[in-house]
Amino acid sequence: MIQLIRGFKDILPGETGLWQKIEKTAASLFEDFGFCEIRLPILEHTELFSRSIGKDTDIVEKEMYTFADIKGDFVTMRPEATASIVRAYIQHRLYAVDPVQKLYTIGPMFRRERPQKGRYRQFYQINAEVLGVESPLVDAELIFMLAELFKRLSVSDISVHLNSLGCPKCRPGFTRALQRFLSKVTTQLCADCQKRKDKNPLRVLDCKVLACREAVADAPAMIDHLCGECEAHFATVKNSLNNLSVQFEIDRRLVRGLDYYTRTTFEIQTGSLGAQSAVAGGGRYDGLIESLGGPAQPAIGFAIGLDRLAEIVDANNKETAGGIDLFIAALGEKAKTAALKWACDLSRCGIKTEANFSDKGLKGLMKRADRLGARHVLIAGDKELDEGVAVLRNMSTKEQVSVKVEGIIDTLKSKLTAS
RNA sequence: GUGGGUGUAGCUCAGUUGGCAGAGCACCGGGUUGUGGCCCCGGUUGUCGAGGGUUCAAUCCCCUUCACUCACCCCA
Repeated sequence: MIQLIRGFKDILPGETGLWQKIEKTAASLFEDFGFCEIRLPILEHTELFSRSIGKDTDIVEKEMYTFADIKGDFVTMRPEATASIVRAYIQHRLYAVDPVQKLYTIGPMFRRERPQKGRYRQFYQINAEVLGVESPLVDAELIFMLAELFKRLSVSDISVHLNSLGCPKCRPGFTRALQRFLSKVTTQLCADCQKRKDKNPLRVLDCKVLACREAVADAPAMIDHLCGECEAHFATVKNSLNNLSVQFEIDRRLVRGLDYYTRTTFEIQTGSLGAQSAVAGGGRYDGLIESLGGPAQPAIGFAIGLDRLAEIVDANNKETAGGIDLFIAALGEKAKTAALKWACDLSRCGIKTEANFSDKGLKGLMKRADRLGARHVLIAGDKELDEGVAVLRNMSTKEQVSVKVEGIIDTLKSKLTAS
């Protein structure tokens, strides 16, 4: 049997309702905050990601689905959405109409990691980005909107973690100070961190190996080395969040795995997903647009892990709707022909109708109606049709009434929408 | 990429110190000749994840492999 590819998954009929609910909730909330949807391709030139995410990151180094297409051009299935959004902003000169663009997008991303709980090779993200606004007030607004989404989905078991990563002015100085510190404790670090120390020292702060955590317990933190402007920016973010009553905690160790982030960085974490605690993450990337050849415009955004969100929303609310309005139990060939017409007419009018086209007996049909959660069953046998009627049964009260075939659609419409 | 756990019916799982493969649920049929759920009775379903080895005999032991899963790692 041909099975699906490792790390990929089907979202089955029983789950799609939940996904639709989350997507609709997010889309309508974001639109209320002034965001517009943008839809982007899944395949991009490989260079877009190596230049934006960073050549030395794990994503670019070993997780991308990259291949040469038939003409030999290197293309990559997007591992994240921000790079494409920025590319579209630049390519279509969206900034020329209005430098401020608030965009959101929902779709699949691809990373070739080892699958695990809450981690798939094709996974889904909801992204929201504000391009062209430098003010820290927009940072607060974005985080507020994100927190509000979780509230609307009745997810309460989460916390907002906040940090600032500085800017090109203050980060180099901090990086040097950090490297000086790390070279003093090198021997205590794990093998990975010994490499990171030179390549990407900030990442050492995020290491979960106990020995490393102890070794860097007294390491300098970026937020203590912010320049005046970054310091002021971060202070305003914190104050604004307080004014908006958004609970958050400062996480001096929080860093991002993508190189383009600057200043405000945040993550929504949950305890209910095992090791994959991040349900959403994001931050500022003030230099990215310019470095990809666009105007010098700042930006901030976040991504929500839709698969992970679906798991916690599922755990939080169990209610299941469903059921149909009418099941037509047709017995005999003439009845089935009539049932087809009725079912189409009623479905077209928004009445959830399912007709029977099989040769089952009435008992079997009643069972099926019950399983489908039908609120009414229309019993139509050739016997009834010869008399010009059909029998409408209310499945919860067991009441049965005779309905004339003539004008049956209107009769059913009024009976079924009334009750 | 590394390590642990698990693969037996559609689902959840028993099981055999190596000897015809099991239960519950689900499904189908009957009790009720044309009326669902509850109840009673009966029935169907398996390459025992795949490949190889040991053996008279392997679902069980050994090797390999694949998948799932959890963790490392990374991130959403």
